[in-house]
Amino acid sequence: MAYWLFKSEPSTWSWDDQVAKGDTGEEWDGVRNYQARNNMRQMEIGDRGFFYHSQKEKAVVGIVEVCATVHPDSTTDDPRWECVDIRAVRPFETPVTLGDIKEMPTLADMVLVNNTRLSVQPVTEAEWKTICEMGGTAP
DNA sequence: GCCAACGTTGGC
DNA sequence: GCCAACGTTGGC
Repeated sequence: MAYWLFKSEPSTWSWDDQVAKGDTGEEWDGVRNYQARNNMRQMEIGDRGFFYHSQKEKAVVGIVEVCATVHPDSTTDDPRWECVDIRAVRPFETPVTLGDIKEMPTLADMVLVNNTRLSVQPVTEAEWKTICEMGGTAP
């Protein structure tokens, strides 16, 4: 199983919006970046991901799960763009902020820190465990 | 609100 | 195929 990070502006699509979709989940549409799309192409059912709020909040706020593998993005007719579906699993007890992450030497190589603009990122197992611990939730 | 980083587009 | 111009993202 692989781990990922999904970034969203809360004003566009927030953790609460995601939770409201329940176990059915929702497609992670609107991605118009090849690297992000390529990451989604590699996802499998059951892969876990962090849900990150960008901009004002800048924090990982919960855990999601991939519930549908890659398919065409329904928000465009352009066949280049595809997306997966994800559903909320559980919120973090304590959101883990970007500042918290930057203070951790073991997280210095995270994509989140070094490629701030990539909206769908891979996360290593070590990073996953560390951030879950910081967020007060089981991995 | 500003600016740096980065990706994409389009002219040559 | 290169590169300049432009637009967007996201941290500060």
